[in-house]
Amino acid sequence: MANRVLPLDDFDHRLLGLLQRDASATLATLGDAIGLSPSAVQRRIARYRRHGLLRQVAVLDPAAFPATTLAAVLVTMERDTLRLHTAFRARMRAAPEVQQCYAIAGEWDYLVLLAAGSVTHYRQVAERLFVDEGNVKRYETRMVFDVVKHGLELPTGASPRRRARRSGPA
Amino acid sequence: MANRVLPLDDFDHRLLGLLQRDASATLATLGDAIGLSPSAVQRRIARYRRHGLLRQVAVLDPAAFPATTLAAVLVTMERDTLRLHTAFRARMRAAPEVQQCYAIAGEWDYLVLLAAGSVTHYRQVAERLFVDEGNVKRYETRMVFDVVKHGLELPTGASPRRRARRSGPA
DNA sequence: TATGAAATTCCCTAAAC
DNA sequence: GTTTAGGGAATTTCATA
Repeated sequence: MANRVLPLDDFDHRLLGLLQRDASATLATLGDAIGLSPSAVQRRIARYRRHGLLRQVAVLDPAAFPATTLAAVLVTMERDTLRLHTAFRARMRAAPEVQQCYAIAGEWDYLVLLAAGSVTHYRQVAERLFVDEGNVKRYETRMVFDVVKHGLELPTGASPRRRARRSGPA
Repeated sequence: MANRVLPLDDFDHRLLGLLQRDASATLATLGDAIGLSPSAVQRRIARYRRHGLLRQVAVLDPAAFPATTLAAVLVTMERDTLRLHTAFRARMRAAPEVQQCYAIAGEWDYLVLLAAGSVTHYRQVAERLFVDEGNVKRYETRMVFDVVKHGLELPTGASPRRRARRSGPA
C-alpha cells in the first residue's frame, strides 16, 4: 500500500506543513492558506492517505495527565543478530507503552520512549520489555521530569514561510 | 485556557484512547465503540478542545521522506540557573526542527529530538541551537538510523480493553 | 448536569467542466 | 486545476431523567 516516493510539489509541502500543525482545519481554510480550491486540497489529502503518507491522530497534553510517567530508555542488545533485533523491534511495536523507538548510532542500539500510567507501571513494563526477554544486554532509564516540547513534525521542505537562502542581504 | 485536572470518567478514557489512534473517525463510529450517542461524543470532544486537552494533527510517515534526518541529542547546560534553562527551553520550543524536548534525570539535562531536512541541515541547526548560544556545556548527537515506532500515545487509563488486575487467575 | 433524538448548518466528496 | 451539486457528518436545539 505504501508506495515509492510520491512526487510532492510546493503546494503539497505547504499543505503537509499545515496539516501537521492542525488537522482539524477545514478544506476551505487550508485552501485559502495555500491558494487552492477546497476540492484540490481534498484530492491531495486523499492521495496522501491512499499512499499511507499520513494518519490523523489526537495528541494529548501530557501536563493534563499528572500521573503519566515518561521515560527515555537507552538499550544495547546482547548480540548483533538480525533475528534478535527483529524480535526486539516487534516487541517495541506491540507494546502500547512504547511511544517511540529509534535505532541509533553510537554505543547504544536503541532509544525507546516509554509512557506509563505511573512509576510502578513503568517498572513493570521495563522489566517485561528489557529484562524478561533475555535479548537485552544493558539498558539505562532516564526519567522525564518535564516535557518542554512535544510533537512529531517533520520538515516538509517549506512549512511556514519560504526557507531563506543564506547569501547576501535582500 | 488550560484548566485544572478536568475530571474524566471511563467514557472519556476510552474515547481518548480511540482518538489517539484515529482522530478521523466519525462521531457515530466513536459513539458505537464506547456506547454513547454521536451528540454526547461531540460534546465531550468539544470540552477536551476547550480545555486544551487535545490537538488534532497529521503525523507523517518518516519513511516517506527519505531525506529527513532524525537525531537524538543529549544536552548538559553550562550552569544550573533558572535564567539559563528558561532561555534554552524557549529556544527549543521556537525551533521548528525540534520535535521534542524533555528534561531528564541523570548526567544529562535534556533529551532533544531533532528533525532536519538533511544531514547538512542538521549540522547547521545543532550548531545554532547548542553552540552559538553559549549556554550548553556539552552535547552528544545520536543519529537515528531507523524509526521502529513513531507516536505520542499516552495511557489514558483504559484504552483498548480494561487493564487486567495483577492478582489470581480469573 | 449530561443524555439521546431530531433539525439545522456546514463540510466533505464526487461529479462535470 | 475550478466550479457545481448532493450526501453525510458535525453542531445546535430541545425534551428528558
